[in-house]
Amino acid sequence: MKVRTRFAPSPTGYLHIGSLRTCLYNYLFARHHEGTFILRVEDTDQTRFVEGAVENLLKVLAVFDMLPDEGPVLPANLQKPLDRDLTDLTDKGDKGPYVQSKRTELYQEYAKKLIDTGHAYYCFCSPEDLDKMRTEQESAKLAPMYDRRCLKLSPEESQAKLAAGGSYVIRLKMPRDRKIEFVDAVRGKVSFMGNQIDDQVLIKSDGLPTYHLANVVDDHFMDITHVLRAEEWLASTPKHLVMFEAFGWTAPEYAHLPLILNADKSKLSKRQNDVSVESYLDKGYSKEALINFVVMMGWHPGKGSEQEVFNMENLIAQFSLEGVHKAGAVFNPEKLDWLNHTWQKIKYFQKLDHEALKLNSSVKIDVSKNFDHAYQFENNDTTNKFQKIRAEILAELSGLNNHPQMQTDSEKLFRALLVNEEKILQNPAQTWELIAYLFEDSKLNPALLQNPKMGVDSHEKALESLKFANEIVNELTENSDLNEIKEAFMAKIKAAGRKNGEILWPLRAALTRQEFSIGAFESLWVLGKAESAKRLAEIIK
RNA sequence: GGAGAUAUCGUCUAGUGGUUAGGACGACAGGUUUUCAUCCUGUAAACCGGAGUUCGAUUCUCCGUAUCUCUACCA
Repeated sequence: MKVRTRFAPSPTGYLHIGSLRTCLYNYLFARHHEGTFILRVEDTDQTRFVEGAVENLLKVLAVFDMLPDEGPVLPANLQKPLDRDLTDLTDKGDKGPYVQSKRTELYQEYAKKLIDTGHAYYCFCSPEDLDKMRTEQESAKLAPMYDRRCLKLSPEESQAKLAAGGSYVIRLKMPRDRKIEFVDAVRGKVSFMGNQIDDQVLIKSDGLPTYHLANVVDDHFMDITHVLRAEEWLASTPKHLVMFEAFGWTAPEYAHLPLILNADKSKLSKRQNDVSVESYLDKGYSKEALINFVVMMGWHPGKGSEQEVFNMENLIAQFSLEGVHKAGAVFNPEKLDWLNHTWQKIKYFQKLDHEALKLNSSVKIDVSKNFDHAYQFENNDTTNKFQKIRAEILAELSGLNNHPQMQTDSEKLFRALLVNEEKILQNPAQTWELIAYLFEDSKLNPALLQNPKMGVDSHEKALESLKFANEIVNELTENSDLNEIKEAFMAKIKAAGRKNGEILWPLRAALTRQEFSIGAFESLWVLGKAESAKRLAEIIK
């Protein structure tokens, strides 16, 4: 049988990190088995409808390249948010509609069938009645459960109440005399006593179904073969199974996924963590890092594998339900940061490899185990061309393509980008903040010039060092490259019998005016001779 | 209260009836360096407890314990 999985979120605004993982596992499982991945929108709760949520969901899935094979499709040129009735949504696939609010009659019809066969019943209790019942049960230390008072109604009584037009719900009549057992693909055999499970509401008083009914009916009519969903659904699976049985349908295989947890091991929540996928995307986390991060919380390829970095292709090839864990996983932001950095490097060096090879097919590329690549060209000219390309890629990555600085002095910007490469790759979204001090005047805190560890323990000594440095700067040209600058300084410092730090520390501070920054040579190179001399002169006077 | 699930370094996890219980993140220390970072090297860090089965249990069974989830006309 062909595998069919579904991701069935309710459109309540943003995409939750946990939902992203559920979606991913369903997607991977379907792809691995060359099956079909379906998206179903579970919007049966009118009160929770959020404008724009469906559009947003589809957009985010597109970002992650996980658009469904079957499911709702956005109109080609959507101008305004979709209306509540979602009539503008079209369907891809022949088992639709894939939005539950458009399938109301179907659920009504099948709820009635359950009543006709004695598996469900009308209930006319008001919310107040139920509240009262529950508080009484709780104070009597009893498990809160519907007491079935409406089940005692005769068919005639029920019909009379219906005819009177009062509001009602339809409840599932759980079999109380037996065990409900099933085999969960990740947990093995699980069983529940029927008498522990409440008579779940199937149709609400507004005529719409609850999750439980809609879920069963849709999974059946959409021919879902495998349901991969979060562990929180485990306890309601017997309700679903009872319905499948009552309808005479074959239930899908269930796999209940471990929860993603807060640091205190409770279910991941927005009170304790940022849980919105969109917000991580906005903060500059890449889709590759997010996927890689989320997949590892709850799944491992097994076989003693020590692989940590996975792309979609690897995952599709390796994913299996046997590798899914039973226990929950604490959300660890540091690992996400590491993965983001790693993926940033991978993608960056992939681009560089491509460009390097284009420039010179015999370029020597050294790959280190931490994903860095080093390039060696045969001549300086090619190296310089390559550096330019490298800087352009960094600018693009940082979103600085259209920055004003690009117009006024792109060469300087490029130099600044090149010397900050490692840090940019950690968080490209913050590149400008990182390098702004090279383009804007800032006031120097004189204390910064001193550093006793470097032998600079007074302002006078610092000034003396700066004068020494200034003379070397004067001998540079505007075109001196990083190496020439470095060599000039090293030679003079050595010749004068001075220590590196004694000169370079005050120089760096004077040029950058920052506590932490790029080095003195890099600063000189980026700023250029004129700007450097000017910054020095301001201090030496 | 009831039901169910789960349990290996701080975290994500590998693994096994006999192993120096492996890797990654993080932490720490040292090295490189003109600062932060990077980079390199190294260190610390775990089988929830108790019985049973067994020559031998972290691994299998049972019982505890702890934690989590569910217990809505939400999903």
